[in-house]
Amino acid sequence: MSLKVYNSLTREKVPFTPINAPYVGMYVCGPTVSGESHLGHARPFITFDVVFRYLTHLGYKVRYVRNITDAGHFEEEGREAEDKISSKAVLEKLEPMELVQKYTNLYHWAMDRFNNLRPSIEPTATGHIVEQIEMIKKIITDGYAYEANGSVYFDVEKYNTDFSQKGQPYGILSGRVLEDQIDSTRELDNQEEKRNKSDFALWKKAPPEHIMRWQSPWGEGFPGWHIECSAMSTKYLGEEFDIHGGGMDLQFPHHECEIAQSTVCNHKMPARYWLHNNMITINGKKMGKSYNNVIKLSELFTGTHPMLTQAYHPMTIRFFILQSHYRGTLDFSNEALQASEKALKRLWEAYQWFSKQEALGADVAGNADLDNKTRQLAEEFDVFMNDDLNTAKVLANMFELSSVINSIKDKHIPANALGRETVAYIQKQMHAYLEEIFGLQSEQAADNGKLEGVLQLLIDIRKEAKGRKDFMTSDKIRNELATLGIQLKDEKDGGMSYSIN
RNA sequence: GGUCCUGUGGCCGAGUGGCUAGGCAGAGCUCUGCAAAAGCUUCUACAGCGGUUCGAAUCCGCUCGGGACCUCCA
Repeated sequence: MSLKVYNSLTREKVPFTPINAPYVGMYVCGPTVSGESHLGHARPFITFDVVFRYLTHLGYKVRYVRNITDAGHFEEEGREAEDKISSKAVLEKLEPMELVQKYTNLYHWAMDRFNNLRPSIEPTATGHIVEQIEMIKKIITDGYAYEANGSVYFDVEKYNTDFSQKGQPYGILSGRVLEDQIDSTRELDNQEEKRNKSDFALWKKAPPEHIMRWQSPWGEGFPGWHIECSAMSTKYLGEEFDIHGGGMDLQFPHHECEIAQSTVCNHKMPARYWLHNNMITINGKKMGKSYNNVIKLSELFTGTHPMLTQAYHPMTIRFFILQSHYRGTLDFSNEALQASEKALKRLWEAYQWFSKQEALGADVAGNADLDNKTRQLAEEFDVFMNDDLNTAKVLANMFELSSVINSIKDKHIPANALGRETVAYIQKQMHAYLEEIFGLQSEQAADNGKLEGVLQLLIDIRKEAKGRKDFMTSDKIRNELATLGIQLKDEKDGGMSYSIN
């Protein structure tokens, strides 16, 4: 049984075989730090965090590279081609690097709250100007790029002609045919500099007002839209690496251009497996800047958005994303998040109780059918994950296990129904998947232990009051705590537990 | 216009041709001093029309609807 992934390049599910096992190189397109991250951005970072964690779980030694685009890819709207970062810096009267730092910090903060592991390397575009210039020089030397007016463009036409013969036409990833693209009627800035409309910039001459600029053989300017990923992936993962990930909307043109650039320089396709996550939608429409329908992560965490009726914990959002398969669209709504919040709470409480049970299970399972069934549910975690990372199905199985766990807890199912080995196995699997692979964690992780002590004291007092049938006191404790957002629950066996909203 | 994806019950979402996905919400019951939680039971489905097949949500065709990319975009 081995991992299969859907490779966008071949459009089929294929077994994952690293070039040089046990080492795996994975590159994922990171954020442009010219603004705050929104929910849509969270999807790829959580998706590939789980990929990273799962590969690690399988025993691979993964180098996970995720870049930070801080060099300001320009917008070509209207007549002015501007550096997004520099233009905004003027508005906010900040140094460009100050702005970049601010949004990088915010991004890191959000990633930490999501419990995303830090990548092995997180290179910045501004830190790799030299590498990008070297790569551009190489592409020019090989005849696949030309200088025009201080800018450098990639000759897509020539590339397509030459590499089509090698079975690698331009558009191989996104299934586009270059000839069909030429009709594009869009007016682009400096279009006349290009030999063909489909050519893309490797280096852009910086206009005088442009703040972020670097010296190059072609004058002062800044790198083009796609070259940073080619330069940095080559530098840290080599000419050919295992996995390249990112959102589906990057497939064209970004990843297509990366392939062209890298293939010219390194004479081989950069990545073997291309994984693309689908979009998060709102009312069926993609969440994105262009649609003006974004919900920023800070708004989600605080509930300060007109669409939201409450704040949502980062783990709720993580869970929400994992409840769907990464290649399908995921429709967002306040209602859907509320459902996820409740579901996660239920699952987590069952998990936490179950993982503390050390004496559970009999030498011989009292209920062989149930024992088999539950063991199978836990075994299937691996099967589902190996089938193109189907986190949704794993979670579905976990809910089925939760029913059994809760029944044992409430003594609707006898404690000896399952065998000791089965219990231990399910405990192990649930721990591995929930915490290590899915990266979920207790929402009360920040609790320093004092609260625990205080609550235990209140619980003891309440128990005593109940023993005296002093329900005035016992209800007061429960009700007052409830108004503070702490919920007490009486257990079957006279015990009490609490949960914090 | 070109390329591609998609249409599952009130909502979100899995679904490899034959087996109840799952979650949330709704209804009933059990438990409880009362709650809450939990458990059990239960109601809502596969856009429409044809076709292939012993059998289709799943394959094929058409119709209708939705979406993505083609331009910065996760």
